Amino acid sequence: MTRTEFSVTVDLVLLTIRQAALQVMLVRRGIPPHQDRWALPGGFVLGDEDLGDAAARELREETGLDPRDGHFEQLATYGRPGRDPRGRVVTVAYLALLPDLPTPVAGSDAAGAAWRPVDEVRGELAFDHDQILADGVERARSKLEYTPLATAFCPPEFTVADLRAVYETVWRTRLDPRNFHRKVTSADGFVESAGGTVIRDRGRPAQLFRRGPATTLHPPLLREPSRPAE
Amino acid sequence: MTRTEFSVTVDLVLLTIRQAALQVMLVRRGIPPHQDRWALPGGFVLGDEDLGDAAARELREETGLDPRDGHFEQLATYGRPGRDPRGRVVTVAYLALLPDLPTPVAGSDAAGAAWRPVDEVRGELAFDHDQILADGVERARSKLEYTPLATAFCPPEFTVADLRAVYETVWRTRLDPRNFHRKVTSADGFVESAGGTVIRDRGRPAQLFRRGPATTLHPPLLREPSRPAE
DNA sequence: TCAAAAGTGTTATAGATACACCCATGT
DNA sequence: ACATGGGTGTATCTATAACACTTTTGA
Repeated sequence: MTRTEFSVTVDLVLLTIRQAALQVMLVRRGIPPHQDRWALPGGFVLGDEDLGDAAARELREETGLDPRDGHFEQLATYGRPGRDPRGRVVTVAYLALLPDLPTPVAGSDAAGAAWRPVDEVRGELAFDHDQILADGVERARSKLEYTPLATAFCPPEFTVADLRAVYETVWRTRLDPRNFHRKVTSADGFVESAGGTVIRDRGRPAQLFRRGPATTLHPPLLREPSRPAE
Repeated sequence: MTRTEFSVTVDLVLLTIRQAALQVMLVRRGIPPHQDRWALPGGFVLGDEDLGDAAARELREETGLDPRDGHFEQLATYGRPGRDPRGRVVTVAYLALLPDLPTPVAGSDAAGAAWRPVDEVRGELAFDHDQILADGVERARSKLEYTPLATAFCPPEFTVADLRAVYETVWRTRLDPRNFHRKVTSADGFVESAGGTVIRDRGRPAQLFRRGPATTLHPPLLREPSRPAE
């Protein structure tokens, strides 16, 4: 029985919404392989570390954030021979959905870290990171349908319009503000009132909400609406 | 930067429905660690093998089946330090949903391979395989809601009642045969007529169907029904 | 006063639920 | 004849889509 030795890394798909666009955190690689190309942040798993702990450590190093500031889950694992020229490297990708940070990227050890719109980096990434990013974006898109994770993109207190902007940005659609409002506020445990109101630009003040205790949405919010009969 | 060396394995959660129960393929371990305990089938990833290829190879070795005979997908990756006493072993788990094989397990190299009801093996498995199995079962349960994968548990031609039995077994519920029939036959691309009919036990002959081209179900079939007002 | 965003009300339609009822077979 | 499972029809209810309309602010 052949027991090949592998290196194991974690790579992070960190998604946020900035400037009305879905953006991903990338780092510019300072060393070969793929020197000077953009890549997902990541690193080797240490000797006594669980995979999720290694990913959480990388998240902290890159952004100063804790996994529980947003949403954090394992995405998938990639191990094609040849995906890394240094040898046999398997990477476990994690997906995080994060609020747009008011604080600058504090403890980042990667000077070249930057948020980039996901639509602008397609095809540009090192290793197989284009595929990993695409998988992460698709996971995020579909999770918005069945879970209240859209709130992970929002700060602790947010308006219904903020939440709608998340859906519209991630799904690249327009949603009816009036029906969306009703749906969100009536779905059990999706959001709960935070009490205050806020005026964003013009118009009537909007109520503030916090994320509710629900972990799944019943009924779901579907991307492809049940269209009228053809 | 510490670059710990890992071994990488694939483990398979092979699910099928036999004797009206959701069953999982297990092997009795012939060697330490965990000698004589039941475990998920699996093995080491070879030097020039992709992860999915390694899992497909194990599937073939255990059951003689090809991944496309049912449904096959990556489940999750487990790498807790200490999960394997032999050292640092990361395992990439794959989930397969398979029809009940009329053929005996042909080329199996594990003499102790057997189908076991998932409800009877909880807490009995080696390594962290109880967790992996639980994750696989939950993935299967939720995928039945939004995808037509229930057909993966069925032979190439099946009746609506066969398909309903899949849902009832996996979800541990009863579904109304009449409403289920309508739903399945009207959902676009879920099943298509295979032309023939078959008499199972008593009663009117049932039409035969094949799996249709759909990859997602719109609208979904939900486990938790929208209940009447309380 | 007006534009703009927040939020409510209303109607029409699709989907789900419950269940009465008919169909086609074996015994 | 009748038991059994297959399958259709239909009333009731819930959820969604579309959109008219009111509320509350800034300019």
